Amino acid sequence: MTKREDLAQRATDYVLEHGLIGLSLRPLAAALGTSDRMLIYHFGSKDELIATVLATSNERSMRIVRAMPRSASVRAAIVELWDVFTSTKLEACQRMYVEAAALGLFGREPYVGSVRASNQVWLEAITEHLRNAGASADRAGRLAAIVDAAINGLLFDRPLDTDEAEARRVIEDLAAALG
Amino acid sequence: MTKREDLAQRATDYVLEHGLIGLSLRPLAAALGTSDRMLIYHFGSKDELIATVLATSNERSMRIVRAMPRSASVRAAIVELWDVFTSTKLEACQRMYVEAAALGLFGREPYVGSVRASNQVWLEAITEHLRNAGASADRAGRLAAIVDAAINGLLFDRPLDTDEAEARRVIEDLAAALG
DNA sequence: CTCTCTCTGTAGCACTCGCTACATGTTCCA
DNA sequence: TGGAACATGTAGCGAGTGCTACAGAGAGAG
Repeated sequence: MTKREDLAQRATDYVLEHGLIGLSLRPLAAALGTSDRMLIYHFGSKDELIATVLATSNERSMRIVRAMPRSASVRAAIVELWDVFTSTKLEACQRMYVEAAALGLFGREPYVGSVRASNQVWLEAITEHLRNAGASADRAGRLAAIVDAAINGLLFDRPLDTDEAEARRVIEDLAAALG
Repeated sequence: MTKREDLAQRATDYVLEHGLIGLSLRPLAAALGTSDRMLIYHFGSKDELIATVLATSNERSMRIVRAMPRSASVRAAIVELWDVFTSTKLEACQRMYVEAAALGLFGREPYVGSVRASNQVWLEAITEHLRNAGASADRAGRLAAIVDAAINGLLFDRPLDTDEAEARRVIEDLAAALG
């Protein structure tokens, strides 16, 4: 593993823990046992570093989603997708995705590009999982759009809500209506 | 109208246009024809100014949602909520809400408090609108949670998606499944 | 007229930011 | 053994941050 790849992995860990908005090179570098000087040297600029971190986080997410076992029904698939997205590992990635999307709201790169790429890959992964659960190709695509939106919306407010169980109930309601 | 209220209204306009993340007092003050010095004088601190701006934006949103005419059915109500949320005025408020939520992801005030307050008021407004469209009290609450999540999720990715019509199709699908 | 209270402009503090210039290792190949 | 290429530490630049100290302007009250 090159030095750059190693730094990218560990930088991703750091950002997942400390957040993307307001990320600063010096504290990041200190946590990684190096200097801002070296981060710029290896990545060229802060923006390239961030693009790398976002891509790394997305790869991790996708690996987990693709490793999900098949669900017995569409209804079960939706709830199980929720459970995976709210698992400890994916939750942090989702949180960072929210930050990236917010940073990209006004068109700023590298956020817009990264988020767009993530969107597409996620939607495909969800579609695939629903197809594996028995949905037809057309239906899987339409359902995936709804499920993706609902999960995103719920995850979005999750860190602020007091009642964590309620979100799951909402997803169960949705799964019942769609399944 | 006090000077402070006037500044709050115009500051809200500015933030809605230019974004919340990375907001800086000096450019804001210049656009308002005053100085950072005076903003601190009137609001006490940047955080209090932001809290005021978020509250102002939320009031505007709520005024619009509460002014919606009754919908003929639950199915129509869901689609009409979407149309209002994607109208020009509300879209900017939603965008700012996304930024505030992202800034609050790690517990920072005043974002967490403001977003929590917004959440609650919105959910009530959506519930009310669904009740007015004929849903029973219990059902309206459950539907509102789903609709709120789906709308939030879709709005979230909206600035990045190329196909604007697709989001509406997703909402129509959802409305058909729930209505 | 003077005193007080609200408001505002000027200047600046102490700090952080991404990034760079320059010099110095360190390594590996010819 | 020499030289090129890669790697790293030190110091600092120029710009921007929220916020403050200080002085003064203006108005209303006695």
